[in-house]
Amino acid sequence: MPELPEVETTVRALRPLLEGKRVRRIEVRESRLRWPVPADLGEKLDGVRVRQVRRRGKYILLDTARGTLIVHLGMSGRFRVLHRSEPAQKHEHIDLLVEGGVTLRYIDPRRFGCFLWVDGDPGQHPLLRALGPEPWDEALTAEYLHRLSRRRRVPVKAFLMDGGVVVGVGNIYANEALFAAGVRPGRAADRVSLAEYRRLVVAIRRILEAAIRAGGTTLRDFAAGEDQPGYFRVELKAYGRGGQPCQACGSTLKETRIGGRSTVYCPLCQR
DNA sequence: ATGCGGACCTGTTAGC
DNA sequence: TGCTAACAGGTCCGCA
Repeated sequence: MPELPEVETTVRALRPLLEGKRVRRIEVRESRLRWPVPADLGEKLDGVRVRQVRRRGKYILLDTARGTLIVHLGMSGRFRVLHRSEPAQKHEHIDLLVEGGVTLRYIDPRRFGCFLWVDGDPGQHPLLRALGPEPWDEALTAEYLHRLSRRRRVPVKAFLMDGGVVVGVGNIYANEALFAAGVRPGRAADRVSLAEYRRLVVAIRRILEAAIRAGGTTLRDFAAGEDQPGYFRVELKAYGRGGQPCQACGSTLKETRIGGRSTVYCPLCQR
């Protein structure tokens, strides 16, 4: 479910509920996530004050004086906000009870997400250490992508989805950015020109920003405790439109598979 | 070093 | 209608 815009929206929703507040308790009903939820997480979290909620790539970080809680939503993870006690349903694996009475309930049917703890600098955690720049980091430039892609023959789509190159570009938005930039997803990364990478950087930022803006409108529902809407209401021009006409030129969009992921492109607009 | 395919899970949908 | 297979938005890991 979550690409970067949904993670960002989640972080923005969690921020006012958590920052400056103490965690009263954590209840783990199912510890078998992608990695086991540490058995001593309660000792780390109970009574500690959350200093800051932030995002690094698609990881959600809760900084405290004792260390940092690292949360990933995986493919199907999300939070619900409870204002009163409520019996946990299927897949509602973890509750974070916050001072003041709010409970953040973590739901993850596929259990690809994670709840991990790191003492000290979270940036040195193995999951975070090798991550590339954020999409809006000034370090993400066409020159950077062009330099990094030399001698890399992976499809440019796989290159853009590599978290060590740039974080936050998931399958949907990789498809969309390549469409917007007019670059065919299957081309080797090292055959993509500087000018094309320039268009890709612009497209990635523009598309992610639009999706976050669209997600922002759902913040109200989220904070009210409703289930977070499954998908952002941005108009997707490529992803999920295989076989349909290209909105720019009318050609039939092609659907293929790159790195095992569903890939859609326009054979005319994307070269 | 790079690149590929498998792995982790369950729910939903397409196809027979 | 019911069964089965394929597929789904992430990303780590092991192996060639």
